[in-house]
This record gives sequence, structure tokens and C-alpha cells, in this order.
Amino acid sequence: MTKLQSQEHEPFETVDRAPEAQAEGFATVRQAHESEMAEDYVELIAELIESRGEARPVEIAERFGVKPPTVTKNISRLKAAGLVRREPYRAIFLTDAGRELAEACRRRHRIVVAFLLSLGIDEETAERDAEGIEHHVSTTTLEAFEHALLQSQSGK
Amino acid sequence: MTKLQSQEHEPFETVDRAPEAQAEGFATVRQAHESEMAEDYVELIAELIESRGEARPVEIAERFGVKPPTVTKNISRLKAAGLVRREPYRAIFLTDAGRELAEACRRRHRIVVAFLLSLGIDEETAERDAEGIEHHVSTTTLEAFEHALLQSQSGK
DNA sequence: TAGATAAGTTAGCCATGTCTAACTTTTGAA
DNA sequence: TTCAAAAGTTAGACATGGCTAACTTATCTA
Ligand SMILES: [Mn+2]
Ligand SMILES: [Mn+2]
Ligand SMILES: [Mn+2]
Ligand SMILES: [Mn+2]
Repeated sequence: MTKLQSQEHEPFETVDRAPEAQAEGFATVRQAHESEMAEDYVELIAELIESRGEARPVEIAERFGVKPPTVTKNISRLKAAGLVRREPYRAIFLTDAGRELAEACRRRHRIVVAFLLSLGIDEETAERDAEGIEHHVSTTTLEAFEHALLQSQSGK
Repeated sequence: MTKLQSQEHEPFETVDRAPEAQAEGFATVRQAHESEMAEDYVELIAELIESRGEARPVEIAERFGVKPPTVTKNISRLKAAGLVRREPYRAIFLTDAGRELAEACRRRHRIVVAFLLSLGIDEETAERDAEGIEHHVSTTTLEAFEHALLQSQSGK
């Protein structure tokens, strides 16, 4: 309660930023979008392997809501990136790097969802929003979410 | 404190969802990314008009951290979408539709930033993360952010 | 075990959003 | 008032991530 200044009608101040800082922000968003496909794929592949024993293109296509050729193309990109291992017409496996990335993404995903749920948001909305938000949450913000989550758990 | 079940080591449950619901979530993310360029542009254009009197391609390019030809191309897309009005080599104006979209985006942006700040996140990180997150926040979630913000204001 | 069906791939198309190089228009200073 | 510098545009390239159509391979069932 030490520093109120003068805003009455305006709910929150607009933060003024240097052009260069702002540009960096947009660059960060673009980078996040570049990694997004890989993150979502390894995450889903890990979950399919866990729940179904293996990850098959049909299933992946169904879960993402895309057509099979899209999956084929993207899987070959993941392979080129060293995240999956696989032979044509066979199931898909994660490399060590893929598994590590998947674990980090699943953890982040769970935290984001749990955090949204803790705000009283319904499950469907929490999952839908988290699917996009997760890729834009820095380590700092993720930690803040975890912290807030602990608070809400002890306080309830 | 009425419904603890049985998780001990696992911090949060993974929400199991029907393939179709999951696919819808990813479709929502893809749609958000389709509107993203338009949203960020009208938002920035509105801010430039407000602070500098007009919105010029050079300035837009600098703030986004992209090259001028990218701005030219994107502005022509916005024009085709009916969000801006403009003649070659002149400054850029928002149409009524553009102004409306800009206002909604600016409001949403401010709320997301304010919410992140309320979690104790530093300004730079809040702005950077918000730039991506804002496009994935549903009305429901935005309202939850506003609500949490009110709580944190009264409680502090 | 043959043949039908399901799964997966290939080829080629498209939209988006970025870039560089080269050109045009506007602006402003001498 | 000219002309150089700054601003803006055009053309053409590229990567990404979707798609359909047509083909190939694998699986299952009669
Ligand atoms: Mn996602
Ligand atoms: Mn996810
Ligand atoms: Mn943004
Ligand atoms: Mn995004």
C-alpha cells in the first residue's frame, strides 16, 4: 500500500517499452512458434506410448485433427531434428532427446492446466487455452504459476 | 478439503480427454495463430497513432523486429481484410473494424500483463510472455484473470 | 492364404510470413 | 530548387504446416 499514484478510470497502466525490447518480445513469440510443432508432437507421442503401448500416425492425426500426410511430413522433420526414431510403416519411437523434451513439455503442460484450474476455469477451457499458452510461458512465469498453485492449495 | 483422493508423488493429474476434444483444442490454437498477425498489427498501429500521431511502416518494422517488405506485405493483407485504410507511400489508418479490434486487443493485452505482474513476475518477462499468451486466452480465462486481479488488489 | 480394408507414404498444391536485392517515391537540406 | 538520403514497394526466394489424390504396404478376415 505504499505506492499508489494517480490512476482512477484506467484500470491498468500500459507499459511503455523501448522499440528494441518490444522487438525482442515479438522475436521470442516467433521462436516459440517454431518449436511448437516439435513440442506438441513429442508430448503426444510420449502419451500414446504410455497409454497405448505405441504411437501410430493414424492416432496422432486424429488427436491433432490433421490429415495423415501432415503427420508423415512432420514426423520426418522430427526425425531430422533427432527427436524420433522410426522406419517407414512402423510405429514411432522417441530418442533420448525426444523423451527429455517430451517430459519437460508434459510437466509444463500439467502446470499450466493446473494453474488455470486453480483460477476456477473449467477443464475443457483450461485444456484448450493451455495448449496454446504453454509455448509462451517462460521459466520465470512457470515458476510463478507453481508458486501460486502452492498458495492456492494451502489456502483452500 | 472435501475431495482428496490418492495422488502422492504426482503433483497434478493429467487430464484425459476424448481424441475429438483434444483435436478441437489444437484447432483452436491454429485459429488463434491465424488471427495473430492482424491482432498484433492493429494493436501496434493504434498505439503508434496515439503516441506519434501516425503509423509509419518503418516504425512498425522496427517495433516488430522485421524488415520493411514484410510490413508492406502484411499491411496489404490487413487492407484486404478491411482493417486498415491506406494509399501507397502514406501513413496507415485503422478502419472502424480495425479500431474496434485494436481496442479489444489492447484491453486483453493490458489484462494479461497486469495479471502476470500480480503474480510477481518482472515487467520485461510479463510483457514478453503476454505477447504470445494473449492470443490463447479465451473470454472465460480473461475473466478469470480479471477476477484474480481484483482479489489481489483488495487483498494487498 | 487370398483379397479386401486399413494404414501409411509420395507428389504436388496452397497460404502464411519471413527474407534480400533492386527499384520508386518522398523528404528535407544545401 | 535540386538532388541525396530515407522511406516504401516490388519481385522473387524460402521454410513451415496444412491439404487432396494417387499409390504402396501391412493387417485382418473369410
Ligand atoms: Mn501446445
Ligand atoms: Mn500440450
Ligand atoms: Mn501478441
Ligand atoms: Mn502461440
